Amino acid sequence: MLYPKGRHLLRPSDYGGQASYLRGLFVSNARQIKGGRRIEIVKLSMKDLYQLFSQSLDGLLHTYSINIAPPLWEIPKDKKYGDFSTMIALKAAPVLKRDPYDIACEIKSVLQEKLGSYTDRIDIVKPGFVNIFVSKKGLIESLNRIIKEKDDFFKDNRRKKVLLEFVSANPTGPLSIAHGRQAVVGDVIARILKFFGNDVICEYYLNDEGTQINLLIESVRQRIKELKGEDLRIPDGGYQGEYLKSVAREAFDIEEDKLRDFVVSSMVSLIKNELSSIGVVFDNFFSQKKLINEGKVNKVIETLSARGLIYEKDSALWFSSSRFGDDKDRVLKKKNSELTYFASDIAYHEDKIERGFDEIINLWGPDHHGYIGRVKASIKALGYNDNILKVLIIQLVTIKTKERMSRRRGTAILLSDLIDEVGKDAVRFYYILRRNSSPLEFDIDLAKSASLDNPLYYVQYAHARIKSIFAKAGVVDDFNLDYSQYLEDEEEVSLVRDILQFSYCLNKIYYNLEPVFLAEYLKSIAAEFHRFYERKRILGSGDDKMHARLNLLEAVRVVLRLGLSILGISAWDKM
RNA sequence: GCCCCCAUAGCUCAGAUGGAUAGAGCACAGGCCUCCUAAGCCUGGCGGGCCCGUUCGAAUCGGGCUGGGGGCACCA
Repeated sequence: MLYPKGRHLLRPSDYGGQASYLRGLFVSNARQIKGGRRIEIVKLSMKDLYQLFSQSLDGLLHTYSINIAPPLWEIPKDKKYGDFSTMIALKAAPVLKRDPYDIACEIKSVLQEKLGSYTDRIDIVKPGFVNIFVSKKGLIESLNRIIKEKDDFFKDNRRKKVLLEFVSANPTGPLSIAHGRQAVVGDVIARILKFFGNDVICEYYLNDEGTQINLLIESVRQRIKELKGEDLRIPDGGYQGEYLKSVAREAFDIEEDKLRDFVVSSMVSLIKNELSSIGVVFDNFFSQKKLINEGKVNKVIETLSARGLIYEKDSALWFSSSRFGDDKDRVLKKKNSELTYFASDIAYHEDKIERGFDEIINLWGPDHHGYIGRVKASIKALGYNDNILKVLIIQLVTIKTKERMSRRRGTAILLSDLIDEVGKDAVRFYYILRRNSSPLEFDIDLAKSASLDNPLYYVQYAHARIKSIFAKAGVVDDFNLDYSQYLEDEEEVSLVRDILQFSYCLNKIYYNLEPVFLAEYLKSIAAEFHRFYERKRILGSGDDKMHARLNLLEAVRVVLRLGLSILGISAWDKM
């Protein structure tokens, strides 16, 4: 059934693909992956258009690939293409073997009838574009709802249970700048998922067992010996970092059998502190050691064995992962009878699934790229659908700076250095300035500069300017919602369009899990506001006009503040 | 050798499932404060590595080439 009953006409689950639903003003898009067809509806206004398409174009939606897209992000100045534009006729034409122009005419007449006073006019252009011009009434209705409902206007109640695992760096020392990126991206994704009414658990997988930890402990032991005046002999591949000196001092009197736990927990609290200094907090630290001690790893090997998927070769235990799409089989238990990291990862993912999540999302570094196949293979081998797991690869981070930090030769730049250098907000903002899949070059000088080049300040400045106008106008939060003088100028209408696009933007992030879009959006709405500010006076523009414009700015402010808060960045009242 | 990613303006990057005139910022040149924060605004652009193909229509899809990056462990 393509159109389920109830308030929402389209939901993601109805398509087996991605779909989005925006309440209130506009937009939904849906993709039907099956059969290689996709359906997308991006719609304006008041749910009606939705209904409209689902009813009158039901046959088309079922049968053909349809694409109705708003050119909102590229509205030409002359508004030639309207507020929304649909290519449904173009898409349907080849399949129907009919002239797209004729189809467009039919669509137009249906739209006109159904949308009534919400549109000014509907144009048909060239091959078969249908362009819709929203009326002032339609825009004002939405604007007033935003002012009244604020954040709630954009919220949704999607009710999925999601497990988000990210960072998961070995607890052997301070976090790197790459971990920082994962932390911020993961945190922003968590915030957006929560904003849309999902139940999100942020989890950190703690490798508190194994080779690396052994090396860490040995390194600390050596530091303790150093304190006792003995020779320092850090083992091969051990940890040289100075931070272990202070750990060693604290661990000086700890008994040998408690040393391990002490060191690990002090590393974990080091990491927690670093994370919280950029506003990232995890709900859960999942211990690998505990997983092993509870026998879950051995149990999962037995399960696989019972399915005939385990065999012995060269005195090691192998998992036939290649039967489930992996490139080759993998070792679970080494010759020396140690379990591999992969073995516990299988158990970990089984545990995640058994905890009953609808979706499991992992953020991994690019070095784990080849790892996706085998983990998915193990999920399939255990009899689950591997679609439950989504893996996002977050690319590496490099540092660009003129000199300042390059003085610290010999030591890598750490997340904590970055935070010290540019501050929490700038770190967060700059980390999400690139797509997850693109390597990020962190420009420290730019992030630090309190100047016009800095896009973060540009956005925050817009918010501060609005607040400052309110302060001067003496307005608190008491907006009269009935303003006949709304939207008389081009600049005002243009601003409203940008505001309404926010819904679209949030959904785009939600389905793509790409926080970049939010930064891009905030920059563009800030630009639109600054332009407005320069061209139109607010205070002293006449009583009615002034109040109308204050309302408009309040809507902008709501969006800016909300956008920044989803990024975990403060919105200043003054700058 | 196999696999993945990338190639857009002088520089850093946007361009969501192919669409209607490819956008910003930086840099560079010039302009705008008796007036809500000039941390701002306005004006200035001969740009998709190369070659084929699919399509009414390609930066976007397919094939080939060139040039970068990453991954291919009984490591974690």
